[in-house]
Amino acid sequence: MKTKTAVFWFRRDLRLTDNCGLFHALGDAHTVLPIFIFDTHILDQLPANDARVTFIYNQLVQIRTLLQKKHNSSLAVYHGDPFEVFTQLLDEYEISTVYTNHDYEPYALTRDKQITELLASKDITFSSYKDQVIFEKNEVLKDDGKPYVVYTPYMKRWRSLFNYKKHAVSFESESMLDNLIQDTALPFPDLSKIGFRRSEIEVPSFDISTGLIDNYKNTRDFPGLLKGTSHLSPHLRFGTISIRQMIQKAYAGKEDTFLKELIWREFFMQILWHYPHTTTRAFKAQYDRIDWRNDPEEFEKWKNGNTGYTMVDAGMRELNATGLMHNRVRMLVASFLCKHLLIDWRWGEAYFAEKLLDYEMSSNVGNWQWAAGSGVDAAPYFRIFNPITQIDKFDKDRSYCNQWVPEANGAPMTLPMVDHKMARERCLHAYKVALS
DNA sequence: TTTTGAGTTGTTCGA
DNA sequence: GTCGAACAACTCAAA
Repeated sequence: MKTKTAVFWFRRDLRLTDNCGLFHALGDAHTVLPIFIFDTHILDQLPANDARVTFIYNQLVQIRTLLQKKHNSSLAVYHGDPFEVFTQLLDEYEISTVYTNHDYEPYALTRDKQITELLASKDITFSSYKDQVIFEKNEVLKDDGKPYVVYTPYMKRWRSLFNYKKHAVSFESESMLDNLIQDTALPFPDLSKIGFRRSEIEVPSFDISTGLIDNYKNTRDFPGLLKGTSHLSPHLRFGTISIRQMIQKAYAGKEDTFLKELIWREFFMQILWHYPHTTTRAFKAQYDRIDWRNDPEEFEKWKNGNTGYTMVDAGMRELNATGLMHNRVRMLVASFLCKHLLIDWRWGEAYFAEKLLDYEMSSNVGNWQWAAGSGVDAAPYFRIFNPITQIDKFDKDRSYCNQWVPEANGAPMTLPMVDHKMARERCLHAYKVALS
């Protein structure tokens, strides 16, 4: 006889505490089967040593170990097309309801629609919850009901709507985990079975101590500082921490710069929701008229950190070595690619998507369009970062440059691939032509 | 409908 | 070295 159970589907919410969908599943159902699916539609696009797959895998191992030790349960992990996995699950179990948390990216929306229809054909409900943001989709709108496309008024409205008690509520599920299915031997393929091997790149742990938040405004712009930023982004990406708890901490701080960064994340998420075409097209349509040079050899130099501009190269080498790049330097390398080299922001966006541990479609697309000048609330086209003076402003002691480009010996340039003044004027011209 | 104020992160030039 | 203006008007949000 089939086992009767509800299902909780982990996706980008890889934690057992303060997990909204999991909390509801455990509260509603007597038996819950927790599952994760390594989705071949996503995995087949990735290299065999992708650091994000390694991170997810490690996190799943941790969750399984805890469930086995403390709750006489486990985690079922599958590898395949989610539609086929669910078809198989429907054979094996008598499923009452499938619980999960919302995922707003275009592919996820299509996938979830398919699964919803499959389940509906068996009279099974797909119950999805808001978990990865405080405000989603249409929750922060202008008085006329339309979405904000300028950050500052969005942020003000966000803050006016935020209710500490209501939105920073904790979904306490730990004590309810005994409602998980009593089976310690659920399927759990090893990494090689799903076609991957361990990456040497690891996700760093995060720090949002009071000191970090209180000093964030003064420390966040200096990539050479060991503890100037939080390293929160990969954890927010995969849900290994809860946004509600992070917002609580941000509100407890003396200074709101950190909170504002978390609001930027939600700003770009609602932009992607309302304007999904911006993944491939400029938000400001006239910017798609720019005659990009798109030189493949120059693109290679940029990717490999061989532009001859020390800070640009430091950033790209940091990305290639660690899967992360300091935010200040992300702006610089993005400006350099789009403006100095006149290479399409989509190329840069794609490379970041391949490399970044914290890759988030909404933030990546939003910030690349910001750098290119084509996005919502973007940098004006004539704002072209100077890759030399950025060092004097933000890496005066050269600690960052020296770490990644030691052969420069602190010099702002080695063998620059392009002359700054010439590139700047070339860019201004190309943008003026496109926008006239 | 009209008006008004404001808009993430910079650079260059000339006094 | 320091400072203000120019860069380019334009769009958005709110009253």
